[in-house]
Amino acid sequence: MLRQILHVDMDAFFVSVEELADPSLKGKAVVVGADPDGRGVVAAASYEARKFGVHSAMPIGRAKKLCPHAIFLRGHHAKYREYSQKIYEVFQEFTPVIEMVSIDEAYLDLTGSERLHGGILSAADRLIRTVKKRTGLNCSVGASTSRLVSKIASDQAKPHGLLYVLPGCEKAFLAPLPVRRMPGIGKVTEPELLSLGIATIGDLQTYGAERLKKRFGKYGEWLFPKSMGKDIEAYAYEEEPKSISHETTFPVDTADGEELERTLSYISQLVARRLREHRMFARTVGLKLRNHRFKTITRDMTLDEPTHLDSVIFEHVLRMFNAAWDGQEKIRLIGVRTSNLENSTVQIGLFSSEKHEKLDRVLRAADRVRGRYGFDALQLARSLDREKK
DNA sequence: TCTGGGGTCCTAGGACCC
DNA sequence: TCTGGGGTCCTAGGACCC
Repeated sequence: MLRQILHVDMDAFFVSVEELADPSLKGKAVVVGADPDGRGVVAAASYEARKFGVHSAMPIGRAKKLCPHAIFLRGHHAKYREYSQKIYEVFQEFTPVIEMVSIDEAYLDLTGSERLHGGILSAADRLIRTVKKRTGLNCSVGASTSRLVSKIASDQAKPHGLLYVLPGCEKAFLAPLPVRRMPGIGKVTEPELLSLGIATIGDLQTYGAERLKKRFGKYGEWLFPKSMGKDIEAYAYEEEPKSISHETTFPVDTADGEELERTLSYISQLVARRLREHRMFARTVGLKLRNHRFKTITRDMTLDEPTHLDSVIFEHVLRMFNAAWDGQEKIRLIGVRTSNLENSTVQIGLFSSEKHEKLDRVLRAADRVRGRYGFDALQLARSLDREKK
């Protein structure tokens, strides 16, 4: 049976939500993102702002130069999540097979729902109208037999459009598009392909599976069927995370050892708490540093015993930090990553010592306090780390 | 222009084991 | 004395996505 896949993508999502709260923003250049005088990036730009070349992920300072008259907003993420939930509820009226890929984007599998919806095209049309009616927001939809083709189609349909690629027409639909439109081809691979004379997805199709594989290995093997519009990627079930991390960029680069250590301690606590929320333990703990020249290094350490304890994570991360940092270099970003995660059910009762078990209870109590009063309501004293040793 | 933060997946070399 | 091949795990770095 042919699959029937919709890809739904909200139009300028963050900006549109802001416009609902303040209709005077409509039709204006609006940029949601970091402080325009700081060192962040653009999260979303209105279509008016895009006319000036502003786009998401662009350094915010550059956006301000390109479009100085734009209205810069920091945004309201809790509100975006609320709207995302509303949209999800609309999707549920169409199919139970929904994969939210991000806050404003989803795949819906309507395979076999012909009788229910009277065809994918009318279902997609009704979906767009329902989302608009319930939330006031516009979305664009791509419809086809594959996730990849639907994704590219929704992109082509923007804004507020619907594009249906007929079964059998996938290859021809993709052929004229530049390779950069293909998800998975980024700013590094694009020039590499261009140097081979591959500019469009059609060029990828004619270049052939063999040569792509020879040149790009496993990636090439993946690329070819994609270029033909034949992706058979299945619905991705909610899975447990494979890593949990947190990182922060300082407002100004710093070589202040105490500040760096304090930040590391704080981030370790955030990460550890999220591990506990997921009821997971990490076997590998990592450090990330980025210096003032934007050079990034990472360090990893695998523990004998998985952990979700603030102190254990901090202790190892600090050790790696002291080995990696010369005490001079100005640091731009610092981060903590945990990976090699294991489910806590495996771990219950496996604490190596009573001390750990006691610490675990203390931390769970701390998490409850934080749940009520916010994370910063409670900072674990560094002395706790020292006592443990 | 001066580059966030949260992720996933892949590669490649070295250690170690059989 | 010099040298296999396969497999797994660990670490570092990088491309890419939203």
